[in-house]
Amino acid sequence: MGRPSKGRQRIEIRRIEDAGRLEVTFSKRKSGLQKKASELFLLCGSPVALVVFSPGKKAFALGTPSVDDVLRRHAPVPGEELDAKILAVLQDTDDASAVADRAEAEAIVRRTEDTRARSATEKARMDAIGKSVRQAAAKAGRKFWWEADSDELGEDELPEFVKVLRRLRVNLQRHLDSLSAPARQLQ
Amino acid sequence: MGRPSKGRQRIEIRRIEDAGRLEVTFSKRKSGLQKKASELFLLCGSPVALVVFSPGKKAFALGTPSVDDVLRRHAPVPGEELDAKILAVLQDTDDASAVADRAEAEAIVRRTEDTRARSATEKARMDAIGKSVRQAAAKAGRKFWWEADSDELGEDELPEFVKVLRRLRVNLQRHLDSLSAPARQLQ
DNA sequence: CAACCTATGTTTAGTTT
DNA sequence: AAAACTAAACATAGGTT
Repeated sequence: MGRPSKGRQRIEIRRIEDAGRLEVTFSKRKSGLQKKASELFLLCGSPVALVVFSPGKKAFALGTPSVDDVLRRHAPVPGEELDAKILAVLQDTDDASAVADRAEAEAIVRRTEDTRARSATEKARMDAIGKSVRQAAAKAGRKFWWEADSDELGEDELPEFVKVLRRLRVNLQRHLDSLSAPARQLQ
Repeated sequence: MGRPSKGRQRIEIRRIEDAGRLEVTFSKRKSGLQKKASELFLLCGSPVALVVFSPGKKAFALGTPSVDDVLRRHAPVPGEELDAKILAVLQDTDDASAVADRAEAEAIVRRTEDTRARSATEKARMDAIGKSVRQAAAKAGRKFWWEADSDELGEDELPEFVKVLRRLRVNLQRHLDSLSAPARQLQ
């Protein structure tokens, strides 16, 4: 009899036709990507956000560090992004019939800016996002959401994930640097 | 004399303290991550969006496939997402003072839904996003935006990247599958 | 400082349980 | 169908140019 296995075989990096083999490969390599991303964060303190669409069309939101962990330490910052986003969306039109609506919406945004409501609104929004993230993480019983690997997270939440990461980036680095005990970073 | 090199050494996966070593490691491993992401796409047809924040606080937008390439083949789909997002944002508040504004905004959204403006608006928005992506890609002289590795892309555009990827996902898979010549996928 | 080098640690293709 | 296994392919730490 020959060797017990031929071991790893070289393959060409092009579309795998066989569905079964593709799924196995996807699963293995997605795991590998997760691990690499987590190592990059742990080694270099570099937050990583990662979104993969599987062959089965499902979305996987991966990334480090744990959003759950981050949300416990950082109070959400009252943001301009929310309003800016609405404005940007509305300004992207050149369709005449939308102009009136645009002006109306801008007025809303401006009025909202003048109240303290924005801060409260923002906090509520962050809480809502944090809640869904925590639920997914808890369900998976993990500390990192890249481990949660969440089918739990609807596609609607993917862009929110990125926004969370973006918003927290600056403070995150500062806080990580201020953690004098390196071991803390693992938890 | 001893060996010419000790070869790869095992390291613990925890924060690298030495700044120089950290930078080298970050650079090497970010490249590795890019390569893995691109291979996952080429092997499995799985679009990957990847955002990394470097130790130097810069943002890198990586991912496959080329948004530039994708935008050339796919007409933007008139979307529900845009309105849904606005609604979701506005509904996330429990602040009483914002309720009137919310109702007003919802009315705007509903009215807009009744016109054909939405489609035109959406196209304009996609064009705007596509333009900035193309500019970054052209400047880098590459076909893949994960190769462009773009400092060129402002932080404001990162969430847009993810939205683009999301929106194009369904059509992308269909188009990739319809490309009978495997070699095409590389270009 | 980036590119290259070597040797070894790590990932994974194919197989088996 | 998921997990374990094997060995070859691949990635990369530390060093050199």
